[in-house]
Amino acid sequence: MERADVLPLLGEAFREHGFEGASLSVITQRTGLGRGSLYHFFPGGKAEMAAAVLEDIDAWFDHEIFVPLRMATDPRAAINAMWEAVSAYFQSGQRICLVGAFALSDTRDRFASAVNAYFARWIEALAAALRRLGHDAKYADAIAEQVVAGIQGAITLARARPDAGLFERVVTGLRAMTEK
Amino acid sequence: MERADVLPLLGEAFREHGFEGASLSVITQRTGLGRGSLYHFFPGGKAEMAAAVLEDIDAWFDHEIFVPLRMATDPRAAINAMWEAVSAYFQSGQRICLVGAFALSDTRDRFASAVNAYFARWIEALAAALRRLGHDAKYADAIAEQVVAGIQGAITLARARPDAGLFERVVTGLRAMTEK
DNA sequence: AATATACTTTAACGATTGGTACAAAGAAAG
DNA sequence: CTTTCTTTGTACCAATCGTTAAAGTATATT
Repeated sequence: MERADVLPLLGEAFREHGFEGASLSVITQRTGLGRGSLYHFFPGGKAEMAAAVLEDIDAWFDHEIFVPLRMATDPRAAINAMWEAVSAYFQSGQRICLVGAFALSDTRDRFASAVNAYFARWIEALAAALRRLGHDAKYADAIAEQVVAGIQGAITLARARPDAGLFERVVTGLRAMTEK
Repeated sequence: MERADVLPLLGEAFREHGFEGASLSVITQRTGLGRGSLYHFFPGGKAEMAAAVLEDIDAWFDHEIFVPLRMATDPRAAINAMWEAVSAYFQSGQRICLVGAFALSDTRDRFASAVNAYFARWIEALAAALRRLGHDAKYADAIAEQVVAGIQGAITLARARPDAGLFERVVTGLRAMTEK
């Protein structure tokens, strides 16, 4: 088991229990690794584990969503791909956004720059795609912010209410804003 | 110091540290009450404190926002009042929504019905006002869901990014959806 | 076969957790 | 002043927290 293989498991542990709630007992159980192994891979303890997970998530979004939004020759296709990825990644609201959850918790300060960078890059990448779709810069910025916020809200609401269709309904509404 | 006076202080403690993170040390310090007093008022411990806070929040929203939305003779005025209240209550995104934060954490299951009821009533009340504004029922339901989700997302994003104007920008966009 | 390095196991550390017991103190009523 | 009930301060509990250290087992290199 390599360090990189542990990150997704760590991610799920933090998603389920939060940073404080994910005790070493939970983490060892969830990853199958003993305390010794964990501290071998992450000498900095829980803080380093969470930082590594955030980095891993960031890299995934960058590669799968942000770069395509900024670079793709077809911005419309990139935006469609984003919506597919969002539904798949967050499992229609069943799976929370760890970065968003950290933003709401008091762990926010500890990972402030990573949390900010994640959302900043998402909004900027989406705005770039919207501009290339023909929207003027000001409108593109506003819509991008609105949409990224809306996704976070959809996750919150989907977790709050036992309504299987809620997430996709809200996302569909947001998606309409990114079409032209 | 009466039990009712402690609830807002408890609320802030939970907002700042979350349910798990708000240790009794934090709570005693934040409320100025010793363990003895706290367990006198809330024999059920932290769980009862959090439940009481949720009930308190729910009552406030019901009285200040939900009932006006459902009952007011002038739905437009009630909706405007809602937006004023939202900005003031969440302090332009500086103050998080405890119910939303609980929804994202693993404490969700513990307070599932309270969390669900809060959002269900908000959406339903807003939809009722929108219907009385002349929107058809289906559209009103969709917009209400979209808007309540958007508010939660705006809070998340505002906490994630050091941008003082972000919350109000997103809220202004949402507000436009509730006008006709 | 000998050595170095990577990883795991296990046990323990001091600190802090949520919760309890109980007596002292305060307030209200007679 | 006495009695009764409510509110608080303090000491204490077992359990768990994140972290560390030591000893052990693999695996690879020479």
